[in-house]
Amino acid sequence: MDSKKFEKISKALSDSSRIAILEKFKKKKDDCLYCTEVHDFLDLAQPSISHHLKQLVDADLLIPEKEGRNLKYLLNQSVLDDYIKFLSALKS
Amino acid sequence: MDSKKFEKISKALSDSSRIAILEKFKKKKDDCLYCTEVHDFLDLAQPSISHHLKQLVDADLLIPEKEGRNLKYLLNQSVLDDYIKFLSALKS
DNA sequence: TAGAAATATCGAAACATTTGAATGTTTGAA
DNA sequence: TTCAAACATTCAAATGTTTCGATATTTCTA
Repeated sequence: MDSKKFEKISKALSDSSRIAILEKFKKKKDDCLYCTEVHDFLDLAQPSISHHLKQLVDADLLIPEKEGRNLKYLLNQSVLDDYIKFLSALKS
Repeated sequence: MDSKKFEKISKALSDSSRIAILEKFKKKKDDCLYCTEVHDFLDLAQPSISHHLKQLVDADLLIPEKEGRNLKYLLNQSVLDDYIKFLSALKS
């Protein structure tokens, strides 16, 4: 991961609504989240939620999957790992 | 680390100048960086550099230490570790 | 195929961040 | 004790982000 990518992911992680979305994955047995579910816990208008999910997808933190009219998201574990590796390298 | 703290650190990490500052620590034998050194590799006016360093200190990523007229910074390894722990917890 | 549900896009308002010129403060050196 | 060096603060311009109403698109269902 280069520093430009790291910057983009950091930006995606620097908003409370987007952090709340990512944290939802922890609380779920299955590791997928539906767009509709996000409306249930985020008190934001639909275009705002769409915007935040797009930021996370553009940063490769979420992988979108169409299911008819619905959108399902998977957490991209490997990008998280790469991001953590970049951080660890800062320490050495 | 709570999510508010995580958000603040992510914001501090989401700027190319600040990432460049943090990356400088890697390239140094000793693990401290002087404010003056930052002027040498960042093409920014002095107040901008002061602003970026303040962001990193406010996020607890850097620990400032006065040395006469100069300012020395240490990388806060334990905050980086806590930040990484928060990220790892997202994966589970 | 008409209508409704789920999501995306556009455009504008509100707000936050970045940047640097001007200026202030602190401290070491002459 | 003056002067210069190092850093901080203030303020304003430029730019970027967040938010939502309005509207468009896609797809399911009756």
